[in-house]
Amino acid sequence: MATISNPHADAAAAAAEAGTPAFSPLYQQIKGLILQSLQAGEWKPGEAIPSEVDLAVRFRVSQGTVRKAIDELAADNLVVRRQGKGTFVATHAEQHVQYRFLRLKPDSGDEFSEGATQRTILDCRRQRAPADLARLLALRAGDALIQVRRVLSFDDAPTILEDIWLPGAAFKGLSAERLGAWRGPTYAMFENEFGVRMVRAQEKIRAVAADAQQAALLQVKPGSPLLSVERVAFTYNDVPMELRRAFYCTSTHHYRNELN
Amino acid sequence: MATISNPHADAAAAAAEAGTPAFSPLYQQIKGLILQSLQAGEWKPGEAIPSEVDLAVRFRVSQGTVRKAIDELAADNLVVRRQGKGTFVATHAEQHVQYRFLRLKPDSGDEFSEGATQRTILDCRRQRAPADLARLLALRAGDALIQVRRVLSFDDAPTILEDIWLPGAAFKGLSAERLGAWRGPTYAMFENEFGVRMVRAQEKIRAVAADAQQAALLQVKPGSPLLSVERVAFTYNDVPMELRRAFYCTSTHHYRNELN
DNA sequence: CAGTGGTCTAGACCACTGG
DNA sequence: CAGTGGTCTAGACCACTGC
Repeated sequence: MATISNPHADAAAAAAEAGTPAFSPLYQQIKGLILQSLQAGEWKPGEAIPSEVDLAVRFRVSQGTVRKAIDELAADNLVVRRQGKGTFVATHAEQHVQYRFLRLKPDSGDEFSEGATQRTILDCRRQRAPADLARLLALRAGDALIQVRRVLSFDDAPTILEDIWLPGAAFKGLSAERLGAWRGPTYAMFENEFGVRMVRAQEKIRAVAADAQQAALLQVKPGSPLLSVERVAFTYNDVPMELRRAFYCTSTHHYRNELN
Repeated sequence: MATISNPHADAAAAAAEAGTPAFSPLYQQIKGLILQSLQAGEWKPGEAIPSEVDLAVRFRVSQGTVRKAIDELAADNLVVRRQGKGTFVATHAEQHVQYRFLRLKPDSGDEFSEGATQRTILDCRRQRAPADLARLLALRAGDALIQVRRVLSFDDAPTILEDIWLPGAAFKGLSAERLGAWRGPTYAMFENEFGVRMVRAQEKIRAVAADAQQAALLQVKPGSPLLSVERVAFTYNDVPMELRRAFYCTSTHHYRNELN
């Protein structure tokens, strides 16, 4: 347990005063402590965390300070506030935005037609990480990797072809069967079955020409333009835990982005 | 001047009490009032807005309430806080992120080499809005439009070909000469010369094959895959003020996106 | 009705900037 | 040094949820 040092020592908080290195506001320290509990799995995705008053008592600070800490966690999408009910650990399941990281939308109609989306797993194999994948996943070359290849279809039209690489250590026991059996977002399965929660992601997008294999799987002509999307997804502490290389067919869909 | 109604009428704020329609927190009302002043140009981009205490006095509320209002404006990137100095109206100029809405990055090195970016204006003409463009810009078909076509080159390699459409009414007097003479971000020029500040934007992205003309201008083979980026940029109040249709060459650059 | 998050206030003090 | 935004507290009251 870290020592909380109140930078403005009015009524002097908590325990012994250690050397305060730079200057970190109290609410940032509280945020860090709550974050540690989230990582440690003290509260599971979907569960409520303690109320603001409880946390204020636990950390020996005012409710306002806890509030500001939680505000930031909510802004980072790590936690969801619900008035009158409590504050809950964010989850990829039961989120009315079914696919939080998927920016592909149909050209007409803002939403996907319910249930008309279908996943076909083509492959699921174990392998040793080549240098480039190892680097992106912060592993060493040769470490165990799991690769999954699948096609996503919307209204029976194959639209996305993607390869997913996961660190073997954290995803022991993942198989095509278990993946195929799961209903709902893949990231929700990672939470439930492997205790891995994806918190943010980074994508690199380019336009490429379909090679023969990609063309066949997506039922387009070889050489057709495809959107290449490389995504690295991170858990807590900016630890990369997944790499996806996907090819989106954008004849009837588009990638939508909001700029602020 | 709108009437401020304090939903929790402790010491009862300001003027006469009107019919409060739904329920809007005080700080939201304050935010709205500040927003109005921003729109009205009461403070210009880059200038400081009044201090928190001043605004608190002006609106007859506590500093904390003004603070929360400004916090949201800062979160929306409408305003920038600088400790010890003040709060400033956001601007596309003097923003260390030179191109706030441009997500294209070189594959190696996170930043563009300074000054190695070059703009070539190919065309600048007046026209009447066809139906599709009119709809996107919330105009009527036949309204005056200005179209600009240009190529952006990085390190002497033509990389972006884009068409820009602007409502003729708001951009009277825009010409290829004035555009060419301007140093710095185009959006900064819109602020300075036309008083139009772009606040947010929405992009639709797809992969397409280069046609003959695009290929020639970007010095690639016809049929090469290009990233098609359609952007609608908005001023205050979600009023669309610019449409761009751009084609990015992604052989040495990529579109980077952060997902939260 | 009790418990949760949400709003608002008033006041004290800190960190940073500039003259 | 005065003025700005930033932190922290304590307390009152409101809006929403569910028992």
